[in-house]
Amino acid sequence: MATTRWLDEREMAAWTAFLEASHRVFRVVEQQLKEDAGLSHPQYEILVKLAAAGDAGLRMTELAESLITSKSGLTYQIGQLEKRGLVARGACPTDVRGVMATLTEEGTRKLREAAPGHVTCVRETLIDGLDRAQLAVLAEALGDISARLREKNA
Amino acid sequence: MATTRWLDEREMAAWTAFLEASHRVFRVVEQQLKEDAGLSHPQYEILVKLAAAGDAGLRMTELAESLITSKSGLTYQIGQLEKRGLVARGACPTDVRGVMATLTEEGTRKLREAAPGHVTCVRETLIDGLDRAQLAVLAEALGDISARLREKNA
DNA sequence: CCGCGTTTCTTCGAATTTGAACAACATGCC
DNA sequence: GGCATGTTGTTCAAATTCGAAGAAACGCGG
Repeated sequence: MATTRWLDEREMAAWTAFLEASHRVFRVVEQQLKEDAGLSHPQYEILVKLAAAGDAGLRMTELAESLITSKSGLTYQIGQLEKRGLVARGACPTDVRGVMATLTEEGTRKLREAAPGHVTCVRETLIDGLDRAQLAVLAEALGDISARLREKNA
Repeated sequence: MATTRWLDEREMAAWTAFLEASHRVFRVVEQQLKEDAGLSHPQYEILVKLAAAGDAGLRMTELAESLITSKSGLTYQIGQLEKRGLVARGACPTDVRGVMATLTEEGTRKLREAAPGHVTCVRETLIDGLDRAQLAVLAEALGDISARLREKNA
């Protein structure tokens, strides 16, 4: 293998900033959700995705991919949310093996209850600390990175 | 509480991009390290921090804060790395309670062995997908965010 | 020099995550 | 139709994470 192209100062700064910001932001968000709504961030994200999916809900595999988590991990979390009555499992119309996860009434209520605090936290932690230009670059740059990885592992 | 300031399209795009990119990048990096070096990303980061700290090593608490992880979590990981001979625990000269974690010879070797693959992965996954300007903005914006959170939770 | 509030690290139990193995089913191709 | 191959969701064991609780030691104010 050719000699490694190490990161120069600029690149290293970007990587470590990305690393640290991710860790810190997620930690804060996790904390806020747990305290104010009794939800973990993964659980909150499940509710959001299901809410966006409407009454039909989403198949387990779709949901897992969309959340960038393992299928077994999702099975576990859906189980937890189902126990709490926030999510329901249903049959898939087009595939007997399929499982449709849907938001219950109470799940919808829970999400509505949790959303304001979460959004405020995201604002305070990340969004409001950036100006318009930074926000735009962040969205585009990281959006591209995401899209690339999404396709690569498709 | 006042009405929630929801995220507009631009802000939402930035947040979701940040979310997705973080998840995906970390997943890829984790995978690469595990396969090529038998290390988890947290473990690799420990080795890096200890290497940077030199022969004196670092105290557990310092290391934990620097890694943005819990003290108990660090105790566990240091235990794992110690078992494998990559890290050693030593007494702290200025505080009997203190524990200094240091890199062993073999830990240094392991890090040198793992670094090229890791850096290449970081490049392919994130750095090389960004241009100079994006890199600069990312470093500055996320650096500021990190610094703010670092002080807030000091 | 002593006591009391802090700090340091570890231990413990509970919750979560992952990949591998599995059983049931779908799909394409002959 | 019938088979080979790929998917789907779950279960399982193992690894990891966290916070609370605890034992020991620090250090400051009296």
